[in-house]
Amino acid sequence: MDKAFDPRTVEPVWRARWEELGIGIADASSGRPSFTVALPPPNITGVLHLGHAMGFSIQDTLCRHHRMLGYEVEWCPGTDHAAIATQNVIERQLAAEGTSKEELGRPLFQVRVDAWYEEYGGRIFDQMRRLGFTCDWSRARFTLDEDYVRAIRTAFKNLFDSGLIYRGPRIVNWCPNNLSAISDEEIDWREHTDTMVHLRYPIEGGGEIVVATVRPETMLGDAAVAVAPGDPRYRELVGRSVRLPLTGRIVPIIEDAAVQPDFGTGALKVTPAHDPTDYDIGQRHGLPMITVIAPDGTMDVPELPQFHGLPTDQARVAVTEALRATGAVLEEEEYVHEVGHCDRCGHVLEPLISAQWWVRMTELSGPAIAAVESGDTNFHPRRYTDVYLAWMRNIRDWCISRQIWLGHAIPVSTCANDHTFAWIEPPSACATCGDTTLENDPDVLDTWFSSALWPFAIFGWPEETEDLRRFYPTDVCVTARDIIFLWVARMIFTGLRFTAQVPFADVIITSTVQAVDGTRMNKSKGNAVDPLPMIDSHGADAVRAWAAAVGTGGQDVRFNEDRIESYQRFANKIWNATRFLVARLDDGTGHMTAPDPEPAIDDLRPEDRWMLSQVAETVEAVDEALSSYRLHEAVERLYDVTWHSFCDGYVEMIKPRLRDDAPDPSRRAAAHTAITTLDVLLRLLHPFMPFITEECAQRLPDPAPSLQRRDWPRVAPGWREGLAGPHRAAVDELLQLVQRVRALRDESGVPRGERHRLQLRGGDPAVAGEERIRLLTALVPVDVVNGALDGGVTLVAGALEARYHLVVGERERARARRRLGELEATISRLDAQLANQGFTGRARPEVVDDVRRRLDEARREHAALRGQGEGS
RNA sequence: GGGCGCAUAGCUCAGCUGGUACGAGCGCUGCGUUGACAUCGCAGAGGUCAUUGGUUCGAAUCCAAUUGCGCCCACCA
Repeated sequence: MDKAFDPRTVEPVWRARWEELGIGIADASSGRPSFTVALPPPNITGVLHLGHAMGFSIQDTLCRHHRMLGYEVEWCPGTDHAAIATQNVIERQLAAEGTSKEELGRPLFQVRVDAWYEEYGGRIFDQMRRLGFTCDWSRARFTLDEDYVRAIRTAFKNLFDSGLIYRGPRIVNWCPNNLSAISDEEIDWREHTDTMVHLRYPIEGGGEIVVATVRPETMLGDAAVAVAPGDPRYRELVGRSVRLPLTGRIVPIIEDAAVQPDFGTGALKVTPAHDPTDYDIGQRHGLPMITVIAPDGTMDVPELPQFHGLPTDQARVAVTEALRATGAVLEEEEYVHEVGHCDRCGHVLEPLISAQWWVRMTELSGPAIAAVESGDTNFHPRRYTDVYLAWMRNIRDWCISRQIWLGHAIPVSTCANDHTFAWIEPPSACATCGDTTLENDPDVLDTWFSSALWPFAIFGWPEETEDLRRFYPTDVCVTARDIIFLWVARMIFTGLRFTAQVPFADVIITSTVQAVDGTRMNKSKGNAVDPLPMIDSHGADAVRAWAAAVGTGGQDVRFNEDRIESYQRFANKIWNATRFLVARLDDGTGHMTAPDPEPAIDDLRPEDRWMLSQVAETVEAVDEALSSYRLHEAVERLYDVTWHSFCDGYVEMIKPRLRDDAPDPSRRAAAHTAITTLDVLLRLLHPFMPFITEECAQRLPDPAPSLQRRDWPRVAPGWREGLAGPHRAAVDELLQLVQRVRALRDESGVPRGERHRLQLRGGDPAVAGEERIRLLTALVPVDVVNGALDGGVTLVAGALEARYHLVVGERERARARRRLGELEATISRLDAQLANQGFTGRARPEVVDDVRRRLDEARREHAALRGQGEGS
């Protein structure tokens, strides 16, 4: 074994081994209980980013853990066609080549898309393998797969036939760049500083009313001026009309509750065709919808040629200028507000009226609310329950049609007799009248419509497949906060609708990783961290352990490479502890030899029991943490016990016992305990750090082909207590004394290896006599003597008192005085606490006892040290 | 405008249902190349747990307010 753990040589070996063993490939026919995770499908042409690395690592950890628990684990991977995102990429390429999709036409465009998927498709899967993920690659799905498409059409048809999908003109979020509608959830709101223009609208028959707007160009489409009902400033004007500048159109002054009297001038210009609020007002008052902006974001006002065809931002300037010329501009002021952008291309959205397909949400949201309220599905951290519920309760109809080229065609046709129907297999004739001149709907579906079906569509739904029966519903959904609405919520209502079951029992929302500077990671800002170089330099295990340590706390984290590095060092520590044990227990084959015969319980020494009881405690703590998805707790605990208790503590204590010339029963007990401890720790760590643990476990006696084939450690009832007995506290006390001795030596500048006499008194009787001396001298160079010692320094650790024969100087005396001061403070504090009737009367008895014990200890130490701060 | 979250050691973060006035990693100081590991060991310095009130025998932990960050939602043009 090399001196340092080298992930680069070890990782490929184990990736290959897992693949050979078929770890990850689920057997639907096994008798085991199932544990299922549906991987949130990344964009098929995507690259692994840090968020993926974290979320996927957590999933793999859960899956590996469940395999060891005896579950048939199905972690189904897949990819998403990401329609708008992919189309944008290809369109940019085409633009760079001086062409466009329109020039190519649909068939050639499709060729480009296929080539793109071909070239980059699945690239992310290869990157995922680097982290050792045990997905069921045999079941990998893609949202454009034939079966998947059938699932989508089936779902669509079901909703369509039930009247839950309808088509209708409404005001929508329109992206003039993609020339498509998008849903409310795909809006990226950004702060803009614009000019708020106050416009004077002349009233027919005299007077004027002033309205305020940041989008003066839309005034060309004004259909009314609205004021708040009962607004005293305007009461007289309601019912009268204004003559709009520039267009000369006569529009009414109306009252509507949507108007905020204290905003702006309290009078609102109403442009029903280009503003959602105004649209609602227009609906309520039967106003005409006057469209003045075309889908491409240019002005559509042929009767006003000076503005016609101008992009809206230019039109804004031109219209304002023209209004100024007519004297209609009263005032202009700077105004900061939020403007909607397309979350895929960043273009400013134009609300406009368009016929789109919608999912009626009222019937679907009810069960989705009930399922979460009742706890059928639980969010972790818990607070996201409220976020979800608030959204679901206020949900509006979902716009699912897109006017882009890439994606699933809306499975709807209309015949010459105007029969519109949805289908699963492309029809050749109208289902109602048999007419064969069918017109297919030109739109495609929102990508999220297909993602919404993911947890059951991957298993073959709507077919009653074996996989579907076996693996659905899934157990846990691990994902990022920003897709709770886009994805998680929609899976819940589609799952309930189509399978009558929640698609998963638990939702784990992982932490968001911020850039080093605390801002959002952003590729274009250049502060994004690429996980692949992290894997290269620190190893996959380190990245995974980091993900577990920071991903499930519920708190966002700043990226901190030191943290990853600390787990790299941890891997190295595990490696070297293993290496040491192999060196001492080698059977000549590079493996540890199990002691033969196995030691009897009575052969176990205090430190063996001390260690084993901590192992038992750790198993319980890790189980507890994992059962509630607190992976960070589990990994921190394992780090601590492995490094500090096992390596720094136990291994140091047993070094003398492992020497070749050490007495046999003792040596066997130490070997047995060390091997057992390492074995359990490796198994507990395996889900988090699979590579290093596999590699080290191979050095144990009789290794399994993979830790994935081993059982998860279990603690028999009473094992911990029975094994530890009173030894645990006694060894801790001794260790505390060791620390005191070392500190004193260090502070007094005692040369390394210089031995002094030491006399012991009192102490926990569980470890006494020769046993105590043996342990003590294994850790610190002292000669334990029986007779009383003159001079020297008194050291106290719990009930244990030691006189350490060291010539004391002023430094040690000062140190003793400091310690005495501390003790006095402690004593008076604890005294006061015990004198307090409120405390002794109400606190739990064990808490009171504990205070008594501490007070007692402090008094004893004080008594032992008294006099030491004086003299020379 | 509403809601949520966070403010703990120089830095990045733990700290469960209130009970040894709080831990880790990095950084810092001193010592150390004894056959696991210098990607290490040993010892140490460093925190009035943002502020102010309240509840309680007892508060980093519960409640309220304040300040400062961050995020989400929202049709105030």
